[in-house]
Amino acid sequence: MKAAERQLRIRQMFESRDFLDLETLCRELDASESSVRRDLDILEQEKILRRVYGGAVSLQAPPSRAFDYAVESVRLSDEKDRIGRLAAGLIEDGQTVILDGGSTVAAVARELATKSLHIVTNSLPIAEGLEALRNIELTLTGGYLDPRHRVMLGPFCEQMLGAIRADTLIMGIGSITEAGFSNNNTLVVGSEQKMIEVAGKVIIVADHTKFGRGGMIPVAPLSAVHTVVSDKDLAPEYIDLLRTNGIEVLLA
Amino acid sequence: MKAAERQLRIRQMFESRDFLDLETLCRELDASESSVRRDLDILEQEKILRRVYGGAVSLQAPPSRAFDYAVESVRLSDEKDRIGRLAAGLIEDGQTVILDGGSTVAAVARELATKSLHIVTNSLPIAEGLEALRNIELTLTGGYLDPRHRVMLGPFCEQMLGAIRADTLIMGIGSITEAGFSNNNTLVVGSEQKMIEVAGKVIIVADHTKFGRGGMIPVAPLSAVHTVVSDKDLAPEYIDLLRTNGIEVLLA
DNA sequence: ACCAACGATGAAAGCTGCTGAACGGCAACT
DNA sequence: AGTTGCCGTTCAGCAGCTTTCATCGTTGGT
Repeated sequence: MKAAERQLRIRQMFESRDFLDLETLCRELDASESSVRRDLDILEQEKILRRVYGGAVSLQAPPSRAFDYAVESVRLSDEKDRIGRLAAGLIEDGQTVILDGGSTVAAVARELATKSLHIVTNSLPIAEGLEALRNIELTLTGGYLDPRHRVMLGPFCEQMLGAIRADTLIMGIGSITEAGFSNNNTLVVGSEQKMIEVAGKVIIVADHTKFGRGGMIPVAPLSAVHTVVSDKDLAPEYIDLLRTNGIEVLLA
Repeated sequence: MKAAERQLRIRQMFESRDFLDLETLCRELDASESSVRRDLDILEQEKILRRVYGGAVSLQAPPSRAFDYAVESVRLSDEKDRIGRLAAGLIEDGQTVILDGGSTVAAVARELATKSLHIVTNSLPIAEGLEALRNIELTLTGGYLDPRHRVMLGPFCEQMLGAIRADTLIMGIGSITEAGFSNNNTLVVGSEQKMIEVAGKVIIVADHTKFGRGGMIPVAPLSAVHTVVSDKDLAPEYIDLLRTNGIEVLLA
């Protein structure tokens, strides 16, 4: 790799991270320590970054440019934030991940910003939050745009989902009972079932208020899901219910 | 391969990458190192790129996509507004209309806001502009999201377009010559051809600067289009060219 | 149709500047 | 104070740059 290309890629890497250590840079760029140091020197002269002991920190605009819409409009609760961070930790670089709509999933998406992923989503807010990131390759499902939830739905969406395979699905849900997962919004159910069908691993994110209350439209039985991420206020009976059904339960 | 063709293809290659090394260019263009160097020299003089050790970096590279989109929409905005208004007048309530990306088409979309329509688009900016309107039913195509132009492209997009029929297509274009319509952005051509295929009536919107200059990738012959909407500065020879090919020409 | 002039092309030569490894010094931590 | 890890410097090796030149195809003129 040539010097100019390395420097461009370093700049790109700083778009999603505000600190990078030398070892990571050497590995990612497949270059020697010396060369990376020289690159960092040059970029420091250009005021792109500041060299610090062990690596460099970004001098550019704060990295929270992406997803500032979420802070403004949705105002994520602490719980959702913590759930998001925990769920994002389950995702590894290089995976293909499906994200459905919903504010809890948006909290996960925000935490995924630093990873290198291929993301498939039917949610416009999530797409808008991730589209500027160079480390994320983004594919939208298409379909009828529900103006209320800003998600794409319907036969076109389902048909497109049927044509892909994903490592992991991260999905929000309206309610969880012993009968399974269900939703109150009729329109999204078809797409969600298709998402479950094409994903290798299914992760449900849901705060504790979603448990016990009855949903209208069944989405999937408990057996369809591999992992549920919720918060510490989840009643033990539900933890037991999920675990006896072979579901991994994580509490943020 | 001729020098001019090589240089055009180099410009094209920089649409999807911001750095290209010499070896890659020689291989892709099937030309000697010397010739590629000479091409790069010329393109550097034209401020298209900057030569650097080991290759060249794009000078068009807009780090902020919002910026160059803004620039493009400000440029010629008067003309585009008028074209938009005129083209929107061709659309009747109740139709299904496909809108492709591009700032001229966005100008049409603004003028469509008062009509009752079913709109299909692969453009995120257009979708964002129309999604809140109750009189517009909006369907997105899906596909890979090109972060630079904020349009959805690729096989998923084309597949979805193949599954629909529309009354009218409104499309922007890179260039118009007697050889037909063409574009400089390779990626969008596939989707645009599919759009033409499934639309009953094809309307091209293009200000006069798009005429005569050579485009790289052919999109469609003149015969594929029914109406062209341009501005009053369009040279008479091009008006004749279009009319003798049976195309309706409207000047805003 | 032929030939000369021109520009474009690709190979070779010599030079420039980048690269990675090695070494010694310095900062942080024990 | 000792150890570990990081930094800056130096230097040989080589990849890439510029220049030059022979060759080829094209153009324009006779």
